[in-house]
Amino acid sequence: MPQSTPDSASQPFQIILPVQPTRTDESFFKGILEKINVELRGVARGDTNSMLRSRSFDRLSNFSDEQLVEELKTMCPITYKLLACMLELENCSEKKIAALSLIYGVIMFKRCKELGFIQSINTIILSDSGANTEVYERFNKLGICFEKTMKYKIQDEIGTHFLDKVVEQVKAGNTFSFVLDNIDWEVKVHEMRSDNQNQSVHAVATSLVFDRVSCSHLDDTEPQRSLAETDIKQLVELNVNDAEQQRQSYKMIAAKILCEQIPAFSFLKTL
DNA sequence: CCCGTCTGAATTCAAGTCAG
DNA sequence: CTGACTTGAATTCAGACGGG
Repeated sequence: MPQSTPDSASQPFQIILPVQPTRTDESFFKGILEKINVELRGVARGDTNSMLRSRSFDRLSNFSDEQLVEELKTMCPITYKLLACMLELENCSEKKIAALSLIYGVIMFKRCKELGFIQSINTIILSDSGANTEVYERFNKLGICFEKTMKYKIQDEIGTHFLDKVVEQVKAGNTFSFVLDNIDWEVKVHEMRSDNQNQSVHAVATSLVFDRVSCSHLDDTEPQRSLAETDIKQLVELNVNDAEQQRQSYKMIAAKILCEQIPAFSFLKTL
């Protein structure tokens, strides 16, 4: 039993070691800590291509905890062994790999702010779930996510990625439609002054939809005939098989609606 | 190896807006 | 009037780098 010191009452969380460490143990432990420090500093260096440094869309969308733990294992073998031992990783489960990945991410983020990959992912998860400012603040203090203001920056970066995709598609010769959807409204002030006027506000959502089937060869100079006079069957050139297949599809849709909307038919659902 | 400076990114702060 | 939110500017931080 370790002897209690006079001020032990003021240290409620005093660590009680079963065996008092010898001077050799301490110097050995100091050596391990120094090695861990060197390993982690190595990851933080700019020329080390750590996964944690990147925040590209591809990295974010293809992220896996296994890959990150593999990086830890390769770049920081001693740190990995220590953390794996603490987590009892030999009983390897998916949840433990994810936990180790998070721990590694938090440690590196606290050492170097540029290594915020895990925090980017968590910030987006919080954004998707509609977390409020307080949630961001509390998790940010734990090193789990960024401050809330960063979510806009990350979303902008993700948006830029889609612009790159558009450039790729256009270069490949694909055509697209530019879709605009707008909403207009008036914002009226309580007291109108020269510097406080009513506002007419217009918000527009935009998107590009690429054509799966090219229609650039079709004539679009003028309508070929009016819709009222058009024979749809002749236009789409339905053969007997197509017409029969279409009839079957309509029957299935009608049956589904009947089962859903009329309770008396619900017993037919399982048929 | 130490120290000062640079750099890039995150965080904090302050001002303004808005809804309840 | 208050609290939550947004936004841009200022500040902070830690590693990189170069000179002595």
